Amino acid sequence: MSRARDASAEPQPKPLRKDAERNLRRILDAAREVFATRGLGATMDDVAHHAGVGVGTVYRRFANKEELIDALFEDRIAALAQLARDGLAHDDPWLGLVSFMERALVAQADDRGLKELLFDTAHGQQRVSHAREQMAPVVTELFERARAAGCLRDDVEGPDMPLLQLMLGTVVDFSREVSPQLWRRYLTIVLDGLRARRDDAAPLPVPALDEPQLDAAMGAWKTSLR
Amino acid sequence: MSRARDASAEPQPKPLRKDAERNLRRILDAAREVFATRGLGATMDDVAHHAGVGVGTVYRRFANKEELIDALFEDRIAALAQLARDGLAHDDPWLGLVSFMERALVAQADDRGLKELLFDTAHGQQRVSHAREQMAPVVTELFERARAAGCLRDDVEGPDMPLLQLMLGTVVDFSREVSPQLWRRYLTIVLDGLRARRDDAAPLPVPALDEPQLDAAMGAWKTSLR
DNA sequence: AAGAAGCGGAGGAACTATCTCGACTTCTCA
DNA sequence: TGAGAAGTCGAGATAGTTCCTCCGCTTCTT
Repeated sequence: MSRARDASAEPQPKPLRKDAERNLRRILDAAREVFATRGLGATMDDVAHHAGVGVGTVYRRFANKEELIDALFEDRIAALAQLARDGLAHDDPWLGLVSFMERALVAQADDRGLKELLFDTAHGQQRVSHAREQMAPVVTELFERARAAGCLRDDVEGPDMPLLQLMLGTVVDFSREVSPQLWRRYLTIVLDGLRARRDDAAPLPVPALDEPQLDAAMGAWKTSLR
Repeated sequence: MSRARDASAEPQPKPLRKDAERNLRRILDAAREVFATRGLGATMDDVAHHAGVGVGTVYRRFANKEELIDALFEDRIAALAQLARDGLAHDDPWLGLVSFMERALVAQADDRGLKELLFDTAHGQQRVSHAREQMAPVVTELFERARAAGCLRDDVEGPDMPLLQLMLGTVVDFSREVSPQLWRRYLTIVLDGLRARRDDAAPLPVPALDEPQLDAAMGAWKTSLR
């Protein structure tokens, strides 16, 4: 959205020099990886070092950190809206809802930066809220379909979805280092709570943390905060 | 635990001067309020200013921020363990469990600092983990009782409790400014998910956020992070 | 081989928060 | 009442961050 030349810019004003092209690719790859694993708090120096270039080189392509983040996450955020539409394409309304929630959480689990972008709001609000606007009616429809099929409790609404994702996303972050699939356990519980009714509960899909794991997760959690 | 004279020290080595006594009380009151509303990230200058004293005065009583926090939250944390025991005292095993979870969340809702102390681990780990050790067997017993009564699904375990509190605590924080009781909505969902089985779901106790509230909450959330 | 484009990375600039220090004020007690 | 102990204040020393700039040097293109 400004003077940085995007990797996929249409009306390229000038082709990059060969070495610059290669470095740009390295920077984007490194940034993707660094933001995914360490979150958006990762510094520009981290990204540059990881890419094997100097910070100055990063700033030659991206005027500031925002711009880099924007370039990286534009498509990822759009992909989330697509997940919701995919859910609607499911024949089974309940499974459509479940698969959306699950895949959205997988996306958060795979990419700490994405999770922060969605909920921390310090970065890229407009892109996110744009995606949210797109998603809202689709999510409402997902809920309506499931309710009409008698699967979903009466009073769950579209705006519950962000809160449910936030809750479960917290588990994703908390247990990332110790039991990366733990969120599935709590997703199962929450989904059972969203159902209209049910008989005996199916077994939970992932074991609970044991005490040492809990301690370890508490430790890792702390450091990840700032 | 060091050179600060605690407000409730038994073997008082020397009585405080009248004005110092009054200032100490002001400091403790101010700190309680500031940490409760703004979280542990509040600065010592915030506390001092709120108490109407200089920072130096705060540092005369408490060698550092940790010590002040420790002095403030010792009893609060102990009170949480008591909540769990209270739950066991309930005749109805299910209601005992519910009341513990609910009251622990009320405590988090009333005091941002307490919530951060419990889960952020940057401060006062030993006190917290001490309380956790005390609580663990009681929580396990709460679960066992409820399961034996046929209320609770089979495979929920003691170490699930911290994660459930963390999930719901996130909702507490997120919606604090906009709908302070919203967590009760998601607690209801989670509790229904924890049940062994159920028929039609009871109506949810608090309305979902509407779009403007959601936006407002996202905004407040962001600023509260750093 | 000239000149344009690009590169590196030390360090400037701007925060932010904790904690210190020493000149000044207030209290206590004989 | 007045001497000296205790307490107060808050500017600023200190330390830790991170973003971003700048310019001498290198590499590419033509």
